[in-house]
Amino acid sequence: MNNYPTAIFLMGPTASGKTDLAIKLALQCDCEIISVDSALIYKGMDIGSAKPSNAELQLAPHALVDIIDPLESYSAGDFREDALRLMQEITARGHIPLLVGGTMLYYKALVDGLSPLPSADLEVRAQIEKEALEKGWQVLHQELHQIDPVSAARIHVNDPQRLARALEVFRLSGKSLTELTQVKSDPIPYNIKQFAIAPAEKSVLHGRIEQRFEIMLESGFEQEVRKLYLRGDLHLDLPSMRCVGYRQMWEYLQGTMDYEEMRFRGIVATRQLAKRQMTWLRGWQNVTWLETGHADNFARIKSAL
RNA sequence: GGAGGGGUUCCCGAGUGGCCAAAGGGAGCAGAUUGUAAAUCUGCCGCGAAAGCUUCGAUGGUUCGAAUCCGUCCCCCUCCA
Repeated sequence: MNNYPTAIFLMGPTASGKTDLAIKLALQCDCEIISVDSALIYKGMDIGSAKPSNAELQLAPHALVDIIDPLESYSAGDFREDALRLMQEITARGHIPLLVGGTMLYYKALVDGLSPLPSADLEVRAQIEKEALEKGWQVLHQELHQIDPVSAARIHVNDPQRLARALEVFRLSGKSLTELTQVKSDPIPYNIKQFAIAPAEKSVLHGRIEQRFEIMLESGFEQEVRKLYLRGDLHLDLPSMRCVGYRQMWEYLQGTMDYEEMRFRGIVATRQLAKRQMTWLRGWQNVTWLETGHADNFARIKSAL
């Protein structure tokens, strides 16, 4: 045990019922919610991201929701900084931070910290992209092998995102990713109680995902994305427009696929997201599992406070 | 009734005598994950631990050898009537 203040994590795959439980906790305990979700950060992306309703947000405020425009981007590093600051503020008020969401990298960054790496640099990225186009990623992978054989061995040639990042880090700092990641940050100064929620049966989660996507479609999801589409300054390379559902709806609006295919692909992409979230969670340390829909979930979290 | 086209592993779809358990894609399953992470990527993917076994609408042939050639039958589509 330690003397750190308590913080609650409520993790789980998409459509597992995190939000409902969190709101109940916020209303009945001295908890304040911090969203841990890379899609809820965007303004104007409400239906497709399954953002809590305005009424819910009014009732139980969520920090880190609606904080940036879809044209902007956010990062795990930004999250860590924001979350630590907010947690500090909450505990100063005598309340308990309740972190809720499904973006597992954000939790990891928060708990384990991030090494002091340079942040993303659009110019360097553009340059690397350009070189990739000219020479091919294969050549860039070889370049990485020269400067950082350890990372090159770990990063697959077909993984442009990580490959570009490793090169970017080197070009910005003059040091390899391997060297820089030797430096770890301090452990999180909280006594964290981690919960994960999901249905016991995968088929149940899949059913919930499909049903929720249908409801989104009935609730004006197409209009929501059309509005973003018509702005004219957004595009599919933006992290915001790559969000599950938004990407598929965008492609439908572009005429790349028909309505039925958009529906199918949207549901599939959501299932695949849930799967990746479950992969994180399976290997997660110190988690208490809750089952979606169980009556005692609330009591179990409350007893940890 | 006549003339064509087609039925391939969960789906789409290549494959026209051996190199085919059968390209490729999708789905699915497992995994990775340090400033894009609702992202990006990897592996597996008929059954079997393996030897091997069972597949390409059905059935009967031809052949050393058939998803591929021939006969018959069933089903689907287009066209003529």
